[in-house]
Amino acid sequence: MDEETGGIRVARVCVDSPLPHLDRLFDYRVPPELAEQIRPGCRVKVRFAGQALSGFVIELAQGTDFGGRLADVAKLVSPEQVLTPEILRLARAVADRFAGNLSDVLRLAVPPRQARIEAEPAREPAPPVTAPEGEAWQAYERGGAFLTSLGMGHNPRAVWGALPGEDWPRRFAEAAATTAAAGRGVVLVVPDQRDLDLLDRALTEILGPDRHVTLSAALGPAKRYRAFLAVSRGAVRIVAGTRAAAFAPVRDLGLVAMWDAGDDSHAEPRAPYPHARTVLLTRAQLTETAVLLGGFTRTTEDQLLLDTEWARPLTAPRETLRERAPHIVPVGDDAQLAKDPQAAAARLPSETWSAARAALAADRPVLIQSPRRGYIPIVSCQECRSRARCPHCQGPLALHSATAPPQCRWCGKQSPDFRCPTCGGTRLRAAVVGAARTADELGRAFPGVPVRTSGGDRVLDSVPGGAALVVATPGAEPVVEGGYGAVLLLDAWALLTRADLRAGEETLRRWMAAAALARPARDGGKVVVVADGGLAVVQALLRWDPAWFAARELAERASLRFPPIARMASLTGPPQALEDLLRHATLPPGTEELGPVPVDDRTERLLLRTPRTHGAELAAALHGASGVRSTKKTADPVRVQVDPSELL
DNA sequence: TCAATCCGTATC
DNA sequence: ATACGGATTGAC
Repeated sequence: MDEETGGIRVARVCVDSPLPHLDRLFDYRVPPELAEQIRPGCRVKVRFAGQALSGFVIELAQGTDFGGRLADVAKLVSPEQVLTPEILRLARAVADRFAGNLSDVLRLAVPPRQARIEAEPAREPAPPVTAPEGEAWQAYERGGAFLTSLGMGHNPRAVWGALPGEDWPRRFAEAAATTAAAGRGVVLVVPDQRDLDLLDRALTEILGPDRHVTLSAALGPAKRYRAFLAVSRGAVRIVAGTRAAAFAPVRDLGLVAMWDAGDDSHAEPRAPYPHARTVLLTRAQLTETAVLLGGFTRTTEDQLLLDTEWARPLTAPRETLRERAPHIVPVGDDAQLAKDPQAAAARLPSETWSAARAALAADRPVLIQSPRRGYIPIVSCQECRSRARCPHCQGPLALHSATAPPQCRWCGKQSPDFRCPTCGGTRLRAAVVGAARTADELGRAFPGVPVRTSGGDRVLDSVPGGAALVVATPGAEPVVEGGYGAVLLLDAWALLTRADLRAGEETLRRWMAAAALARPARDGGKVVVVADGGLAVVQALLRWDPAWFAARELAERASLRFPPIARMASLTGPPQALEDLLRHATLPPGTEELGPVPVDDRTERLLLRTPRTHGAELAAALHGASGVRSTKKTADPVRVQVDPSELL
């Protein structure tokens, strides 16, 4: 009967394939036995090119434009509508923006199904949320107005520069609660599990129990899918999570927020490499929501949003800052060390010792930020200073303790009898001092004071308030009730000499994140940064002025024509493949080619640059050309990354 | 002239 | 991965 009334029942399916030329919908006949249950957004299995593939039903229709014979939908995996229209639109926009496939983005957006979890009884709808006290937001200019606006269901957009010592998880929870009390949903994205745990705790305190879920890969597949279902079924409308949570299908979304957008963890490492920040901002545009981008520092991208007046700044007045900020002093390293033999021996200028001593005397913990992990991660020959290498594989030698023989970081073999191949020397010296060695030295200098280390695979979330030495690598600094008495920022050069466009921005981000954990100056809080006080990044730290630094960075990016002022794409692959891809691509007029530069002996990397206004065309051209190439199975693949966060 | 085979290409 | 169509080849 369907045949007479305009065609058969058809499901239009996005098939799960990474091939760019298959980035379109395919029609399948809906067999009568599935017709009752199949819905847009359901997962299905279909026979595609001879194999069973999974896919999402994008829409149901009567009839097809396809000339050939339709295959049946092989199986309805589940009647659960896990892909909502809003997330479909978002995923399509993200795919277009990053020159990728819809199916690749859907794989990031919708977590893998867990049949057992679907069968569980549905979660009770979350109890209503009452608007919280938002007093603390008054410390920021327009902060109170921002919260009021959220409470009225409007869509304010803000870049928030958090004060040192700020309890940002609580402020985020207040913004979430205010939005929820107005009847709208919330998505909060943080860089890692540690921050998520902090935010989770604050949300429970502010909202009450059962009002929100956390969503992160660290939960494991079952818990993650359970939380996802609670959201997609509409039982919960407040989500806090790591980068994939930017796609959480929250109903009636009213606010998207991100903490510390400068953290690399927000960049998705799988194709098409979307940045969670871009996902959230795209979503805010498509769905019309409020936006809150918060951090102790301001990213260059944030600065552009402010300059174009897309968002407004939430910044504290100078007098509030003076009340809350620690006393921050720079200590030039080399010259000082030369004058101070005792300090030179331990590699720490005397100011750092006195700051630590004062804090410990007041029974307060001292945070030492040291950017290199390990004990002595790099050693060199004492005589000729050449890097000490493994005699077996030429890998770099490192020391893991004061007593253990040097060990290769590549093959793990020990070299108890080091002999320099250049000069024959047998003695080693530390080329780079790691956090573990620093902890060792400080522990000896302050006997009886506990030394705690945080970094690598042993990260501490928090430490108790009493006298202690806390040695942490950047990003692993434990929080402490009341704040640290002193914060020592060591080895600035290791951060600043990164051959990275974002080295300055990244250094300031890491310093401020650590310095923000210190007590206010009037409460004795002191930060010592071992770096040349003349550097702009050090100036920005001393004055606690991330806005000034972000404006400088943006101006520099503009003069270099780098993102976010220009749109760039990085192409990585064998040289012929890169040429081939460019031959098939109609790039927007005025697109520049930079490079290529060799990556390894088979691979080169080429950068393309185009004005930001032509970004969409650049992505479309690259996706199109990748599609033309991928139809030929002989073609070597080229990795396409739009605005990759690690540029050179 | 036709069938067997090869190759490239689309994949519902 | 596999199935199909068009081109190519070789036998009659």
